[in-house]
Amino acid sequence: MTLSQLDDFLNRLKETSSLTTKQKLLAANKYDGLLKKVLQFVYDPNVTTGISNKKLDKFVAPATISGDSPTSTFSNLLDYLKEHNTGRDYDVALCQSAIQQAGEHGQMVRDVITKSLTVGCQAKMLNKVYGDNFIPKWEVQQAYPLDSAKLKNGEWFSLSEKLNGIRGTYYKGRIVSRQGQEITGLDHIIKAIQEAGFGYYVLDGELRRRNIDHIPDNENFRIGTGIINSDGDKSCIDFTIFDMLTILEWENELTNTYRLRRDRLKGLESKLASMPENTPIKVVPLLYEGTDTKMIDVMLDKMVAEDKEGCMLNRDTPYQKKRNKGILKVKRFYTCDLQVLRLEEGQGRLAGTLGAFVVDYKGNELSVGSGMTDEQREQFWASRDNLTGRIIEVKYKEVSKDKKTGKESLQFPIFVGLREIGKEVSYG
DNA sequence: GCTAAATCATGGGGATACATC
DNA sequence: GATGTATCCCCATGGTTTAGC
Repeated sequence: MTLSQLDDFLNRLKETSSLTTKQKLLAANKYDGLLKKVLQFVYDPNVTTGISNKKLDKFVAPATISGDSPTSTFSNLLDYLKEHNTGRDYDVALCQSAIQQAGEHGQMVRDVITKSLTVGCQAKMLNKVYGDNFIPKWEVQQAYPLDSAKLKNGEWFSLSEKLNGIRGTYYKGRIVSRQGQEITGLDHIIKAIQEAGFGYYVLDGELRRRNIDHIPDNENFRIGTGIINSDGDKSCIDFTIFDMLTILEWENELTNTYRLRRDRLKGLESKLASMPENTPIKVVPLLYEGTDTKMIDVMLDKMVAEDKEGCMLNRDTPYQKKRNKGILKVKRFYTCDLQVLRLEEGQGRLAGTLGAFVVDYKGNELSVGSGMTDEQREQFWASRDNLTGRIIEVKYKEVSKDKKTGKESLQFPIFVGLREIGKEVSYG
């Protein structure tokens, strides 16, 4: 495809609402090299450029692209950016030059470079067309909120603590994040798993900072996340395991139901009991198992009282590598009434409507951009001048604190509704 | 024909790494 | 050394299409 044909094709894809039709369009152009390269560039999370929209708007010394330069064509530029991905001014200049040279197709070139192309496709659909390994996908079991599922009468379930950390899955000697990135620097954990004799299993669990100084759970989470994402010493990180599969089960997605896997975890637990006290791996303890749904609230209260995030509820189902209702999360949310400072416009699909409310939280600014319907976003944006100063109800998980400024804010703020005029600010 | 599941796109706080000022 | 951007982790929610009963 030429640049112009590519632009046309991507627009056609975008305008097609049916997912199956999109798939057909892609399949019909499966062997086009440029299209394939562009899709891979945009959708493979392992491709990073260090350049996003803000940087592309930055004024830098212009670069000239000569005929024999490694960035003389769009295709070459993409290859170049995959390697030179730290976002230096010179590379920004190369991109700016390429956008300019693309003329009317400049916007598309820009969307590709910044990986913000939205044509209604994602990795799943692309892999259906190009094969499973086209966009590397790493999938693990994820939970739905409790209220999105109905437990059957008399159904068995179990409850355990919802661990507040970073998801990690031990697989063939490596620990992998939910996004499929290897988390390095955890050799002490890997060594412990292998010494315990469980290195041939897939172990799914949560990485957390060992809370030796007994700081609040959310602070321990914040500090622990920082350590895990850094290049520094991670010996203070523990791994608490909540599920266990054989490699064969993992790869074929054919597992026993939870109760049988739980028995297997007991085997690991008793093995760990014979290991040194400071072993960095643990098995998540069971809080309850049975059929009494009243225990869900009881255990949630207990967890909240103990400054824990909540509970996980396991039903007796096979492990599925996707969000599914065999596992449910039980968390407590709170609400408060906050004053609107201003409204911000949305992006992409939400351009020309409300993107987020900026509200005051104890002298700090906080954005609330989720929970509104599209219709509300339109109405609120149209009457934005009348909304500054009004009070909105905001749902949140908990109060958070910024490490640098020490200012308080809210974790997972969600819009609930507009309060009547005259309503007072209240922090709940 | 209806409901649930799948899929996609928007939005949040807070951390570190890197390049530049 | 300070600052800003990009990218990593944690997410929640709403809108649309498709699959399944």
